[in-house]
Amino acid sequence: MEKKTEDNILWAAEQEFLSKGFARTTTADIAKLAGTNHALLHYYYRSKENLFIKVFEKNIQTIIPLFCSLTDNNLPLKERIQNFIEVHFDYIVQNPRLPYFIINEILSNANCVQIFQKQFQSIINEINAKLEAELRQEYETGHINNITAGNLIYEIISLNICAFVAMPVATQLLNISQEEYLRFVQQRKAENVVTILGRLYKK
Amino acid sequence: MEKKTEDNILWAAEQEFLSKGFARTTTADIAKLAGTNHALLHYYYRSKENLFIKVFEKNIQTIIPLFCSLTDNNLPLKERIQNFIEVHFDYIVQNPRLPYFIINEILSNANCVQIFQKQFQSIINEINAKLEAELRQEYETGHINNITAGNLIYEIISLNICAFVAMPVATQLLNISQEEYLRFVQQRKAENVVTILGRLYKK
DNA sequence: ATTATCTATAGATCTATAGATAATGC
DNA sequence: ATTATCTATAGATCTATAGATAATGC
Repeated sequence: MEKKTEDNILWAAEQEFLSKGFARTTTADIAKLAGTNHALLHYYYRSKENLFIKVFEKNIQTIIPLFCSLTDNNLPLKERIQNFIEVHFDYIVQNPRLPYFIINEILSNANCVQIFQKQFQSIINEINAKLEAELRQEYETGHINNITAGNLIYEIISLNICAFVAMPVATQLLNISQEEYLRFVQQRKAENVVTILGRLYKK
Repeated sequence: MEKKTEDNILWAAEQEFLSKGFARTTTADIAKLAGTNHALLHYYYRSKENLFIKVFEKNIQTIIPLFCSLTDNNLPLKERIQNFIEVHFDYIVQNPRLPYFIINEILSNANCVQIFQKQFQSIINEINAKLEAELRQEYETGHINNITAGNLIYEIISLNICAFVAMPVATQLLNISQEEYLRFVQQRKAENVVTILGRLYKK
């Protein structure tokens, strides 16, 4: 019922893995943060890898609904894209370590690749096909500039996530304060909308 | 004179650190790839950390000249920006692991932050100030849309590096072949120019 | 009876060095 | 003499488990 210790371990594992990645996290760190005995981690989750996979799967799943809104939504194309940029951006603001975490682990763990594929492949293909058809039609009727769905999604994600993947770098490099950084992040959202819509729509 | 073993170790360390990062690379791996005895790594470089710092510094230094071309160059603004996007892009094509490597290590090693700062801080501040003044003037004379130097540089770097940081992810996810991926990368260069110049210049 | 927790430690892995030996430079 | 290379191993760190003990559920 309570599952207090078990949950604490999972929570602590999430904190540690998300901030340091699999390789640099130790099971002792996790147990310490969970305020529990080291042996209990293995008692409940068998192995470090197993515990990690649980954390990875949980975090991957939360992203899917975001992408669905790109096609499953009654708004007109322009508003729908703007909405996606903003919702995706806000999600990353709430989960700033997630993009780096996913990239990092997919690059270093074959299991993560498979999990990612299994959960994403069909949904991404579907969204891509739908959006591709829509973009082509809008282009042929002269409403937007020519762009593929892949490139459009790519540009949105790039502009949105880089603030959180590379920005800790820039922040430390340029001695930017926490307040300045938050101000920068907030105006990036509007900037990204301007840049992407500017790419799509003739002025 | 020859320094063959010593150089081999440094070369191997660069391969290993760039592809796996500090934490997931072992000194035994490096020695094996260098085709030398494990003990020689410590004989020549004292410690793993020391060897890593050498690799990091070397790779950091090569980036600086790229950024200088953004202001130290006789081309008009538009061509200069286009040139920077293309040169920066090509550089990453030649060194695809570098962006991830730098981000990864800066996020996990305080020494790397300091090295980065020491080498970049003054030059970045100078370039930023110069470009900021130029952009402001161009905006006031009605030649470009309003944008800060920081945002402009940020958007160029984001669009350019994401193809190489996050794309291995997308490649594996979407089952894209090597050829398709290279084709995608090549057209991204022109795409990024279109997107950035579209952001700057009214049509 | 079953589940949860603890202590203690095995066993694997990794960095680093001591100390012996071989190769090279003057 | 100095530099380069090797073997062997110390010592640190980490994952994982065995086995004892305490807490809980029926």
